[in-house]
Amino acid sequence: MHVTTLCLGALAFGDATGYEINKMFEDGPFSHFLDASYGSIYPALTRLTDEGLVTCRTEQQEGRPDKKIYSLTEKGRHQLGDALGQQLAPDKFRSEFLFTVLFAHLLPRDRVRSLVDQRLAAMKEKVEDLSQADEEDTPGMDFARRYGHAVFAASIEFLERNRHLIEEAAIEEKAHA
Amino acid sequence: MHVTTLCLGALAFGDATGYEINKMFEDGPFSHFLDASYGSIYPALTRLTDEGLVTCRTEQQEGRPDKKIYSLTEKGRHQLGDALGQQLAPDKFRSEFLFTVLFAHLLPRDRVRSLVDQRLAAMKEKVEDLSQADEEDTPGMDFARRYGHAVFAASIEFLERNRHLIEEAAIEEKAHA
DNA sequence: TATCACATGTAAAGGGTTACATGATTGC
DNA sequence: GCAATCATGTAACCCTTTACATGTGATA
Repeated sequence: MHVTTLCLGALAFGDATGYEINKMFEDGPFSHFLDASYGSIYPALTRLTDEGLVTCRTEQQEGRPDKKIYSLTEKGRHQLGDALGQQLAPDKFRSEFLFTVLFAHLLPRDRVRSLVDQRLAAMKEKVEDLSQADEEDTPGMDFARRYGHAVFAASIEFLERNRHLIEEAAIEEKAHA
Repeated sequence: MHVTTLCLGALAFGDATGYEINKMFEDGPFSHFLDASYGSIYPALTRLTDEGLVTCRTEQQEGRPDKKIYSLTEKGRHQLGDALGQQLAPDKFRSEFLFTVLFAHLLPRDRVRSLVDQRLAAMKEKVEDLSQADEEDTPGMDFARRYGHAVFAASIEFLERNRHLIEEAAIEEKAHA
């Protein structure tokens, strides 16, 4: 799935500017399982406009660039429906943490411990984040939020129970030099 | 982290050919949280050789291309250690399934159901995969395997318990024409 | 007989991230 | 005063994926 499709999806929740769509990826409903940034969003919006999948109206502002508010067209809505009906790509997951952990037996114990601590802290923050339900969420958003919560919670539990496995395997000495 | 670093890591488990390294990403210990293919692995190996981080010896074979077996040098081992000591990038996760699920309220119920079924089947296969311990695994590999198992198991449990949330939200009619 | 596993490699094309370019207003 | 928020957009760079190019031996 292309960024353009993701933007179509973003606009299915209501009209928005490129700036606002970017926030959906940074903080909003997409933030835990999708990625996109200005460099891909703005060009995507231009392309979508050219293809008649969205329309754009400009709102003038003082002291800052005019706001360009995008809306889905019928054609755009249809196209999104099509994309959601296609075969979906499997989840992709990339973890430098797990890669590093494979070499626990070659790393100083302090390093391994701090890696786990950092990760636990980050995950607890995410669980916290995903705890707040929002009245305005669609059923799907609510589901995705709970899903994330469940997975991160399981992840935290696993780490706390099993961190000793890699910490014990690590080598007991200070970092090289 | 660059593919070159990943190859260094692969070779830390023992000498290997590009073909074998590729398998580590496809089926092996890296398959669940990293990605790389021939198009990036072979060039990476060439670059590593040029930089003196690995050495290469050629083994002649009949009827197929000569085998090029790569080994880590001291310098390479050191470089890997350095990379593992740096700040790690946070996990990246991309899921078209979750994106699609956000629009459950706009999709036909059959579609949502089949999406969940497919996902459950795929995850059960993964859990199966991650159930077999291997004597030869490093402690880190064992840990990563169990980690994956725990997360996928939690994921399956969540889906089974909560699929009704999105299935009920979906619309009761056949796909658009 | 056909497909899979073995085995290496290149090149074009496609796509995203990062950095750059600009600038006012609001809150700490 | 300084950082963050609001707001849009471009371009170079980096990297990966995909397809191409070749060919044997074993297995089903």
